[in-house]
Amino acid sequence: MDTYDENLLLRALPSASIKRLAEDLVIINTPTHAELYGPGDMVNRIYFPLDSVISMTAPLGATQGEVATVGQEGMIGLPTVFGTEMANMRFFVQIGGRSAVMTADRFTELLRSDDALRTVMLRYAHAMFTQIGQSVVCNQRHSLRQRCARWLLMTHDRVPGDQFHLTHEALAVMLGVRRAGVTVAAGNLQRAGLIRYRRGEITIVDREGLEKVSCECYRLVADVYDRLVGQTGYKESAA
Amino acid sequence: MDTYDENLLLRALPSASIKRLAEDLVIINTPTHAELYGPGDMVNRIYFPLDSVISMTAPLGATQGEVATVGQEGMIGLPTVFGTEMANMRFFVQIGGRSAVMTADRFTELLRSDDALRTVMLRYAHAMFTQIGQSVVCNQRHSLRQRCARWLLMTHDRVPGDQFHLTHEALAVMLGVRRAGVTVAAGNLQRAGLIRYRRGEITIVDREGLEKVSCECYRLVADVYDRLVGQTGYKESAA
DNA sequence: GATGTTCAGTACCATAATGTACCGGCAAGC
DNA sequence: GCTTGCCGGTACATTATGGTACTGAACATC
Repeated sequence: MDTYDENLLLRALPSASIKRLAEDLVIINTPTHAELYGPGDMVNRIYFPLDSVISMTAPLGATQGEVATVGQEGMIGLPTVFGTEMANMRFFVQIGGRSAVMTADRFTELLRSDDALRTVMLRYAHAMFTQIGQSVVCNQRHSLRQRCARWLLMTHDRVPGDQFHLTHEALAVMLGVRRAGVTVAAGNLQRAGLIRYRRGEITIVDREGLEKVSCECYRLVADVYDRLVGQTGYKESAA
Repeated sequence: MDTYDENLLLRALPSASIKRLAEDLVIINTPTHAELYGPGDMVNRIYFPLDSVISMTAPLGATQGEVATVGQEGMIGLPTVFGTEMANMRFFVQIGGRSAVMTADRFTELLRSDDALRTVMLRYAHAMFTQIGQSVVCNQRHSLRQRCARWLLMTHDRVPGDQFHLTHEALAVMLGVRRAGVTVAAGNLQRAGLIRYRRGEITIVDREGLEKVSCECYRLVADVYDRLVGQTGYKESAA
């Protein structure tokens, strides 16, 4: 069962629940750029990222704008938790990796019968809610430099190790700014010795320093996740 | 029972559910600027606005930034729906009016026993989710003029009549910009014959024109509410 | 080893919004 | 009727970011 422990939501479940889920969960590889579903699509699968990072974007004319990132701390498939079938947003793989997957139909059945599962998922919904809410004001008032630092921190939290693949171009799309703008902001962080960039590979060098130049939104949201997902009360007597 | 029909969520409930709720609901006056709860506060009451408008804001240093507005199409108390007790955001009355209120404890009991109530509330959560997600990208990419128009349209949808009380100052706080900026944007809309302003009293003159200068976000979110809240399938044989 | 592509770095001007300040009109209270 | 405070209108210099475009380095392919 330990395989699923990488995902914080699954880890928060009591062993009886995770045992039931495990019968239907399959671990698959979710490759970079794969689309899970888009607006209007039926949410037919539930994904629990293990070491992959998923971006959720909202339509914006012909383009997209990032609303939130999801990784090992969460899941993709909230519409199913809400009892609806259709996605209003687009979900795609930002950084490839493994995810535990099951069908939405089966998940719906389990939600109905498993109180603990429902509780954990709804607490997660509240955390996600807070994350997105904070992003509304963050995008509006914080500088590119601050938001850039925040995004890198959030992604760092969701991948194993200190290095991951991400071009300036991709980061620009996520932050909703020009590629050239990211080059300036990231170059700034690099000269300050906080990160290192090399042809699409970014390395987090000084995490604490990064947190200092990031806006308060990072810590605020991280703390909410700790409270709502990390301490669900369902995790059994861990050290 | 018809008193509660002003609120779309309550209206969407089957008569058995609304009858049970009605035993605990009380209609109160929620005066402008009253705070319902703030971050860290316990969510002890559930509010269904009838003709009032509530603002939900996230902390931003010493100040606040608006995340969403809630009116007759929704409710205040999603943390309770999510099974959590503490609010992560601040909720206060933007435009005073009446609201139907009940205790969170009683609401929790009803949620447990009433499937239809739970269904409607979760569908609402999804709609709210979409609204906030759209605002994330809206705040980032759309001009002050567009967002100003969007905000006025959303508020117009939530109040009776074409006129409501709102100073430039308050609107500036909501949009997260300077008061002077709102004066320019609103003056612009006024000269275009779309609205009329007079010492804190705003009148919507040309709703359709306003929708034209607003960003797509307005219609997109309005349609999601129609789909998720307006057509819950629980509304009985209305015309 | 030659070639094409991807990616980061940089520069330029245009523009939306900021910070700050001042002014004048309307309204309420004494 | 006068004062005081609130509210909207306007101005001006400053800054962050957008739009666009060009460059050279690193890498992949053949």
